[in-house]
Amino acid sequence: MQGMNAVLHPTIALLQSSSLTTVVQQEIERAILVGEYAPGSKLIEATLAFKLGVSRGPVREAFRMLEEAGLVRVEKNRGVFVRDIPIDEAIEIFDLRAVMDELVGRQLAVNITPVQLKEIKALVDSMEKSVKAEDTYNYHLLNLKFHDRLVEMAGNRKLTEIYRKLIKELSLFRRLNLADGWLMPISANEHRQIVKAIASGDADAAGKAMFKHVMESKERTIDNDLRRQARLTQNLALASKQERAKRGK
Amino acid sequence: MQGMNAVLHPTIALLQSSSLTTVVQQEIERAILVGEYAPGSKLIEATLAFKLGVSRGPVREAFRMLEEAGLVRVEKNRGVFVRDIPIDEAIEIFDLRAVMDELVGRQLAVNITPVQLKEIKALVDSMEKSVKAEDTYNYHLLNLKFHDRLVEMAGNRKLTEIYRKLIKELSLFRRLNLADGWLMPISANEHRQIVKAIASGDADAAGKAMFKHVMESKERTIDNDLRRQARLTQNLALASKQERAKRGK
DNA sequence: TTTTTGAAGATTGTTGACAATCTGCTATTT
DNA sequence: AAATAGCAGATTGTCAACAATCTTCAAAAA
Repeated sequence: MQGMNAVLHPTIALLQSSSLTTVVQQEIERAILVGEYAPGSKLIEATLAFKLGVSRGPVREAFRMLEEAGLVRVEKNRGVFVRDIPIDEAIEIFDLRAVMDELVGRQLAVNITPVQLKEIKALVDSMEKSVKAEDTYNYHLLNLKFHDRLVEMAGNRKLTEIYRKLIKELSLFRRLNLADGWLMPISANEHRQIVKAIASGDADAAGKAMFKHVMESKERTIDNDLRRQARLTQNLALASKQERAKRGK
Repeated sequence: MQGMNAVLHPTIALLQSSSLTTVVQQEIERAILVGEYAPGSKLIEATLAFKLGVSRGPVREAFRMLEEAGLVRVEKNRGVFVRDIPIDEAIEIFDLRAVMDELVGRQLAVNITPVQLKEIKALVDSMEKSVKAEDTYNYHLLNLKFHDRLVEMAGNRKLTEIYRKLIKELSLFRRLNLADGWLMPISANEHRQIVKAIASGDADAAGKAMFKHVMESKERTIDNDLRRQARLTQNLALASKQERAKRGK
């Protein structure tokens, strides 16, 4: 047996690594991220346990993991709720992401391989196709993929881990604009600039391009939120006006 | 009762916020961070539960939180272990911290208040006293405090949260040099430079001073680790030589 | 009408029990 | 002697029951 290294059967590896808790955690996380449970909504232990066919123990453990991951909020004796990221926090995340992505750009300008460069160029190509097809959803997915791959390629695992955590939290900022139609071309163009700067090997330029891109997404997100807020208060004013009319009729 | 805002008795507030799980989590975290449980050592559910006077449930939940926080590693069916941060990961953390602290420096150069400035100047003064007194332990504590306060003052809660997480993980890199005597004056001087740059209101300078300081701590840590490694292999060689001599006697 | 009180039901917090798995040791085999 | 098998004890994984707390809603009081 000396020096032997087992090649595990995938099913066995799966069984060895995943306890009920981790499976439950992944499933709830997935459901939260795709929006099956909206921000603010309550997650009931017993219900989830029943749905997943397990007891409450693993569900509670999964809740603790999700709490630490920033996806749910736990109130003692009152329950756990899908977290709702306020605009302030979204802004903070963007500012943090900006400096992280700046680092990514600097690293890649120096270290990226030809194969990797080809891959991200292909992603940008696909995004431009989505722009032409006005397929905002696909553009959104490709955009996530593009940034995730860049961060991963930078080769700092801690950075990747935290970047992903931030992206997950950001997806709970529901007023997030999943690519407003007319902004897609701008965002897509910024991506081209980023790739160009990385390919040129200029660390400063690549870092700045990344930083600027994130800060401009931030501005777009804030603008979008303000518009949404305005619409909301307008609707509210309208509703109360109708209410008054009804009473006074 | 309208518009009334309760002023809670501290004990009541405590009981409302802290479940057994959170208390257990905090206690284990404390013990890990002060080194009561060394990196690599195993944490046994039943033992901890008994020590803390609770059942295994809360301990398991606390483990899940600590896992997500990066302080322990969980192996299914085998147990949970205090995490041991390898040098590669420590380096990654330093690189990440560097850009985060750069952001902190830039923000503070623009936003710091006179009162805050006074506070961090006082911290630097205390550190210089510790240098003169050759009190490395106190210097270490003040150093942690100094950086933590700076990050907190920068006013980005997400940044603060992640910065603290990273610092905790870094403390599990046991080869960390808690201030080698002869390096203290250098580190202390860097702190003076940082405060000066922040006070001057020059964002670029403050950012660069912070970045450089972290990168230089990184270098000091790596050097220290290399020396330690060298000593270790030397001792190992010595031991095996003695072993051979013993056998051949 | 508005506020307060007081159950009944729902939900979370904690525990102890049992099942599944792993670890270390001894006996057995090669 | 070295490798293997198998067993007892230790430890983790999961569950179901009970206790504590909260929520809801209807009845009583102001």
